[in-house]
Amino acid sequence: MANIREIARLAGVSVSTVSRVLNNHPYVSTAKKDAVLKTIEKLDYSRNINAVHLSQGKTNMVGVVLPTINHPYFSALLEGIAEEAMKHNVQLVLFQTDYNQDKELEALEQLRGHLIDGVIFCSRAVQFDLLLNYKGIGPTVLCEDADQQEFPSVSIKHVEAFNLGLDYLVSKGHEKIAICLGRLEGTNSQKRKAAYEKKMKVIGEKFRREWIIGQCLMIEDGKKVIDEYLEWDEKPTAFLVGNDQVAAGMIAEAKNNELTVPEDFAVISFDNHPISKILGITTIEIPTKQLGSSAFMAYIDQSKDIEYSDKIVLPVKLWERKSV
Amino acid sequence: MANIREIARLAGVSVSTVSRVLNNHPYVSTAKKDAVLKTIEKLDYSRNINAVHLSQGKTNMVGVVLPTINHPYFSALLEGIAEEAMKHNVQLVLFQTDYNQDKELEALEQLRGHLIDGVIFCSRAVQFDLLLNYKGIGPTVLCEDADQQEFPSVSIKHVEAFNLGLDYLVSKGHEKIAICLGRLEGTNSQKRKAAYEKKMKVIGEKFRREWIIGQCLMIEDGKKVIDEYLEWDEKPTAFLVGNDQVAAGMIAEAKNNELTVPEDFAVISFDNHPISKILGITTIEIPTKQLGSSAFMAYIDQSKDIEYSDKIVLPVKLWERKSV
DNA sequence: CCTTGACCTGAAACGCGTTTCACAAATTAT
DNA sequence: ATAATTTGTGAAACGCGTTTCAGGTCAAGG
Repeated sequence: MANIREIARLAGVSVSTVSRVLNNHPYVSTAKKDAVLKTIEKLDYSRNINAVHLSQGKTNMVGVVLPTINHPYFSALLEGIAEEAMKHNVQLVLFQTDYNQDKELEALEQLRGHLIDGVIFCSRAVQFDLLLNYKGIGPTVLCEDADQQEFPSVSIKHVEAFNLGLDYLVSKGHEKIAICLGRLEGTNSQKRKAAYEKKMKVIGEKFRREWIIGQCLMIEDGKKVIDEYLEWDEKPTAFLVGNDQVAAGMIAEAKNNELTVPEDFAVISFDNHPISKILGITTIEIPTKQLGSSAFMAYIDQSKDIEYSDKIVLPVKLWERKSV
Repeated sequence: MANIREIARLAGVSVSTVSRVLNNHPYVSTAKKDAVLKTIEKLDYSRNINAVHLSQGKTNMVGVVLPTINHPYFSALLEGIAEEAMKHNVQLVLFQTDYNQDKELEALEQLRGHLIDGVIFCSRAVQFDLLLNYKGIGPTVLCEDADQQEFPSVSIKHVEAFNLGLDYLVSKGHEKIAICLGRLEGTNSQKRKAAYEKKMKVIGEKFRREWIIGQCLMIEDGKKVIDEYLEWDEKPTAFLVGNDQVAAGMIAEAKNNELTVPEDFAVISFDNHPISKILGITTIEIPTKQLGSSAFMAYIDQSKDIEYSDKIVLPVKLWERKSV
């Protein structure tokens, strides 16, 4: 395929002039500009983007690290990022990691290698110290309720939101409360667990470790929760559930077992994704898509000023429906 | 940042040798290899991937074109692609187009520009002729029930699947059938419409244009369907719905209007995504994730042999549940 | 002792667009 | 009319890793 030098030769100009035409620089006479354009047309020329990237030292691409795409939370987050990226003419490179730490670091390595200009972590399993090694290479944004000031972060206040849910259940007369979390190893889950334990103490209720169910991520996991529930001798009267999907699965599975919500037990979850609305699930809204667009904006801000490191907190909102 | 020449200088070898070490070529003495490795370590060197891309003329990245990420169908498809891509060490670049034709073509332009080695279209709005202009530039895979042989394609047999749904409803005694489709302009919808019209004729039922409802994509659209249904003087006894999400929305909204499924009307949809299972929706399974992985495999096949252009058809399966 | 092939190494060319610098020509300002 | 800009253009350097080619060494085979 033709390159810029050939265009220059055929159009009878220098490569610099061709480059200027390509980039709409001023200071090119219309005569030469036309000649170049005509030649480009004739040879069906198209710029080699890799050469541009190499030359400019940047690619206008950012990496997005997420465990899985096929989950409403992450696909909403990703969509928020993608919409904002599009506005800024930035391309997204996906790193679906399934929480594999090496794959998470892979994104950072690609940042070092100039494949991408920055990285947005939608979630991560890798230790924070390891991230720190890559600080300063390029803008890095974390979608998490961060304790650190090294990287800009975007999230809701997880503990606060969790307490909101707990308090709501308590206000409705529930004291025997079980919780369903995602990855128990995750920092969020740790915080939520602590908040739960504390709250139980405050209301003078026994803290039952068995009432913390982990690995609740998808609709299907709701069945697992009900199975466990059925086994318990002592039953909770309410569940605080990490996300709408699981809550939906629980409610459906409850019905299969002739249990009704909220009569047999109440359910409140997080997200306020469409499914919670149609099933009448009381939920705490997490502005997932905005989280994504804010994350991208934080990336932009940091790319303008590498010192930038804000902690962006978006508000949550309780939607009272019929599951409590 | 250091480059390969500096490493070579400090290690006292040639750049070729450094390159060989970097690429694990044989024929490098251990002494020199160690020296290079040590120097790389010392300078904290990391390869400039853009230079590699430029030099190799390829990037090991493929573009994925889809209208929206935040929809179970597309995120499942994308996940299938992503998993397979990971196995092949290929990175994905996202093109979320919202069915904007220019953005779809943008992906092809990036292919021309060597940003990506190939393109997978999860869905498209752009005319086929326009795609044809880009044929031969690089592997291009279409996820659609294609009539053409120019590009490899991956899909289910849409008309057949649609007829399966129609026949099932008929076999259950339904004749007054309405259908809910996605983008009416899409080729799939056109085919389905034709199949619907034909089937109505076969069973001697009047073809009612009003009973074809378009723009049914998300859960929320289910409400719209029910609103229309309530307006109709003559009511259908069954709906064939383009995807589970809409069916779920319909069933929920039906309940809000004191209608019960399948008593007031039956519903059968497509996808067999988790939501259909928990809501007991009779559905025709589309192996969405496999569609994605097959699409990626077709990309790989075509990248090995540019002449490759198979039409891959995956089977569908009817899941009888309680909505018919 | 000679041939052959495996092993090792470096110089140079290649992929290709951008940008800086120097300089000339045409305007505008003084 | 002269100085100061603005406009227009090209040569050359730059970003950087890969690959080809030619040449050399050394051990095994005949």
